Amino acid sequence: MFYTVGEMAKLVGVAPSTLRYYDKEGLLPFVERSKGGIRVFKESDYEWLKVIECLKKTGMQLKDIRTFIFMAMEGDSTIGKRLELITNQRKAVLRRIDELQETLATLDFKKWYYETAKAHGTTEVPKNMPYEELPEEFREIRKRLRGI
Amino acid sequence: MFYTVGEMAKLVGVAPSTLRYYDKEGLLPFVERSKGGIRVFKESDYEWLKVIECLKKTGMQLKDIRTFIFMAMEGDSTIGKRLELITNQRKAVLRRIDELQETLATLDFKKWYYETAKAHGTTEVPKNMPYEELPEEFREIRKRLRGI
DNA sequence: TATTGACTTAAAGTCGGGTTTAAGTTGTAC
DNA sequence: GTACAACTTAAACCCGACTTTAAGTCAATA
Repeated sequence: MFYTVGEMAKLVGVAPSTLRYYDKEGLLPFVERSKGGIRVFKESDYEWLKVIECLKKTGMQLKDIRTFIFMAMEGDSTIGKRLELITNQRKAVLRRIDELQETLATLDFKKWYYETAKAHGTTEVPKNMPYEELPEEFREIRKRLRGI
Repeated sequence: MFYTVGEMAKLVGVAPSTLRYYDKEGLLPFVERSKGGIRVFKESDYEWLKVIECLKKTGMQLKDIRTFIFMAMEGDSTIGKRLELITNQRKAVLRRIDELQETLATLDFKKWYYETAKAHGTTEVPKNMPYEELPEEFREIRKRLRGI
């Protein structure tokens, strides 16, 4: 079965202009053309687009996804490099999750801060609450955030 | 103690141009000027910049940070709105962490996939590995990823 | 007072990831 | 054979978050 750019865009849930843009950026070297120059997407191209979607979700940049696609098209000789790329991306995602966990702790504190402020009608209450009265989970974080 | 834009930039670890940009975008309504028009940062402004840094880490956009700053400067009457903003941002961070956990699972699978491919010299081995031989933690994910 | 380094502004440039526009072409249906 | 929707391209535009540039000003030191 074959698809036009508009049909395939619907299948993968992006705008046709996005697929044309990816093509222009060299991310779709596998897409063929009709005699008239119109893009003809095959079933297997859908799988490639899923690969792109997956790598994009990891936060990978288009130029790196392009590199990955070219390596994958080259075959087994590039397995080592592909593994390296995936490993690096995995590390980047782990780091990002860590950062966000830190950030979440800060937001939890701020949420408590404003809930307490709201209950008392003033930020003075959470701001000046003595260390002993402060919920335990916020004692450390308030030190870090002093004045914030 | 007072600081110029360059000094304060060093203190908070950003480029002076960044602070000027934030000022232009209205994020620094608290910064005063000398008679000659030069920005004069106070100690307390450092705390505001730390607030901005913190909110930025949560992924909040500059225009929303600006809104937050203005509300915070207005005083206790805006506590409810600030709580709402923080709560929404907290939810956004939770969603983002969830997405990244999903993504991490995919990358773990791909890592195993290429490690196995590397060990055998071909992607055919992990690609066609029978369900029974597949490590348990990857059985579900391979179904979702079939062909990827 | 003159120099010098750091400041000022507006405007333009950069980057990533697209979207929109304009002018023209393809392919299908009648 | 003509109409029409959907395709083609290059180029321009958009967004957020800056950075860079250019031309000019301030303020501390010699």
